[in-house]
Amino acid sequence: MKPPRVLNADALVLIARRFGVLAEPMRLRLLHALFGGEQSVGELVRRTGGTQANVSRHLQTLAHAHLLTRRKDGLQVFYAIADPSIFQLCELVCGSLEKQLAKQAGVFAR
Amino acid sequence: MKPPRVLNADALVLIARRFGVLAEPMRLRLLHALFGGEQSVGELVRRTGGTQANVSRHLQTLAHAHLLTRRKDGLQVFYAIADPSIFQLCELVCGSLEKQLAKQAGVFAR
DNA sequence: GTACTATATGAGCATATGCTCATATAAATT
DNA sequence: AATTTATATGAGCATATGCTCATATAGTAC
Repeated sequence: MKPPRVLNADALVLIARRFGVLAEPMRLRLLHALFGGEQSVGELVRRTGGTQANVSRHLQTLAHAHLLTRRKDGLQVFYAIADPSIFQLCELVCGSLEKQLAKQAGVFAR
Repeated sequence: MKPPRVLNADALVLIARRFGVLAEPMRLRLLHALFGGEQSVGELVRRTGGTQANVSRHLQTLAHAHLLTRRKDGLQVFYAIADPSIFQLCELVCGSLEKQLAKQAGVFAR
């Protein structure tokens, strides 16, 4: 259907970086926690069980990659998902992994 | 539409690993080179301009993640894309990055 | 068996990444 | 202004990752 994309070296570096941002469990945890909507850093610390410093760093990483937006209100900072393609991305990868694991499980099934 | 997935810690680690596999330009290069179909290691070395050792290692990483299949024929080994969700994944990320860059470019547009 | 070809892998180095502790900054409260 | 609260950040350590060189392995041809 669609013509396959032609990707130059620079594009591949950008794409790799984007995947790299998503390649940390804690960052996925944070994204997951934000699926329901905007949250403050403090709330995210509580939900994820991470340290304040670590959560703050990972949130910055996500924000710098433009995956999250940052909004300051008084003492608190609120982060929210900026790029809705994250949801589809998660669906796609989860689905693929599920299939893969199901297939592997099938090896032992009979 | 769809109920949001609930993800436990183990699932997040698996998902993060999958993203990690995709987080290297050379591996994306290899996947991209395989978009047209099965290729031998030697051909991939030529196409990507990488060293034989490095290409071989990255192909293994991709194969261990079940993103590529491996087929040996005589002296040569042929790799091919095993998981077609890779195509959609690439589309999704490329699309998202394009939008993002277009928006950033727009800052200077007028 | 010997020589040759294609691919894989061990070892070592360099760099990147994540985590923690302590401290800095910024805003609100008194 | 001093204190308290919420978030960010510098420094340092530990681990992971990628790359290269040299060598191992496996298959083919002679």
